[in-house]
Amino acid sequence: MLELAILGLLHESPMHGYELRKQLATKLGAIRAAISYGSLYPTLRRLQSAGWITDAPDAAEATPPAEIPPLTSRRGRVVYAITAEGKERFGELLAQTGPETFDDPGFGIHFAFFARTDSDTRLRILEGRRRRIEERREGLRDVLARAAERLDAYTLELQRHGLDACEREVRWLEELIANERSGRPPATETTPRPPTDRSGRDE
Amino acid sequence: MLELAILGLLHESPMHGYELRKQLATKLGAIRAAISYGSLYPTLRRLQSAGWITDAPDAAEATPPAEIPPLTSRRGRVVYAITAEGKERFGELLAQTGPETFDDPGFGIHFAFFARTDSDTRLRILEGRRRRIEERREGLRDVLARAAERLDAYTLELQRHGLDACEREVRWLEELIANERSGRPPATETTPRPPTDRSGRDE
DNA sequence: TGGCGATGTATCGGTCCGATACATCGCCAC
DNA sequence: GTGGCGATGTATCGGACCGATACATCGCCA
Repeated sequence: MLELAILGLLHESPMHGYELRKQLATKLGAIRAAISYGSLYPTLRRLQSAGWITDAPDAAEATPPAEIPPLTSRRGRVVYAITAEGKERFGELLAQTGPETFDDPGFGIHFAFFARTDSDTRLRILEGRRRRIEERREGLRDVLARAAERLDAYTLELQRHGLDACEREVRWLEELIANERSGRPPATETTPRPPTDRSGRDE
Repeated sequence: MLELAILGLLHESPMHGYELRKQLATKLGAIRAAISYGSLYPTLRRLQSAGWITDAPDAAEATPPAEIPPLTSRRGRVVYAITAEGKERFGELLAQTGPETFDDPGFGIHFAFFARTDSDTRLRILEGRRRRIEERREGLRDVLARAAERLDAYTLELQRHGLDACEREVRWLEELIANERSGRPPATETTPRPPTDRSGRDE
């Protein structure tokens, strides 16, 4: 999942780790708090050794005045950039509709990159997610209807709140699906900018 | 977190692993799908070696007809039961208000055992959670107000949905907190059974 | 009798997190 | 002018939890 998110952000522009984390935090703020460095750096290394991204010292460090020796073993920033293979890989991941696409973090991350996803895949993911949430909803309804007397008031309250959240999300997904089928982009009351060409196509 | 959940369930009655997982699924259905065996069994072993629970073969297997030798190396069910030390440990965990208590799984699990938590701790946890969610809410509002033009329509939609969920949860928490302060148990329109004594007190 | 779904225990590799460490940079108060 | 402090920046380590997988038993029904 992190892999998809990182490739997606680097697809827009090269970045170093810290910046990547900040961008991730604003882009995925609704999903997860902030990605941990304990996940970020190992993943970056993995992507790098797989050839999806390149790992290069910052340009500012690449052209030093040469006179000045590294006084304190300066560890410059490392700027990561996506490669052509990385863009291909990103495309694959985007199109993927595995079961993990529907669990919470997976769905959120995919959704965050819907602008780069084709319409069919968007629809498949939205419907898969809806199905998932509906199953969860039914499970909660069952518990509330059948096992209510065996649970304490707080546990029941938790179930009710969860059920409410499920119902709300299903409604949200319904809207999105209907919107998607009608071919319109999602309702954006802020800055209804015209569809700006096809920038961002692979290669 | 799993530790708390397991001790909490075993506090009610002894159980074997499979049953534990099912109970967990209904009790925590609103929080997480179902606990994985890859987490459950290692945790059980950890709790066992720490002395919080005992690990004994099922009674049904303990009195076999003796004539019948184990034809196929029968691996009987293992019934786990909480120990006195385990109940103490459970009490400690319940009272704990660390930062992990406020992230999503942590909060949910604590909440699920609120019936065994004292009123002060309940209030502290609810208020901590509210603060957390309020911060998240402010973050999302900031992004929507300040960085909206840099994000695509889908990402914005995700933020909006997240913001909505935050606002809703804050309202829910407000209600629970108000309820808690007034000394009343949570509103239970189903089976308003009278408060049944103090069963479940430590020892 | 043969298969199939539920019950049941268990491991393995992998992803991600939280805590921690360490270094630089710019700025402001003293 | 200097000393601290918060933001920037890279990195590792142990641990929690998950998903896939394997294997065995049991009851039931075709």
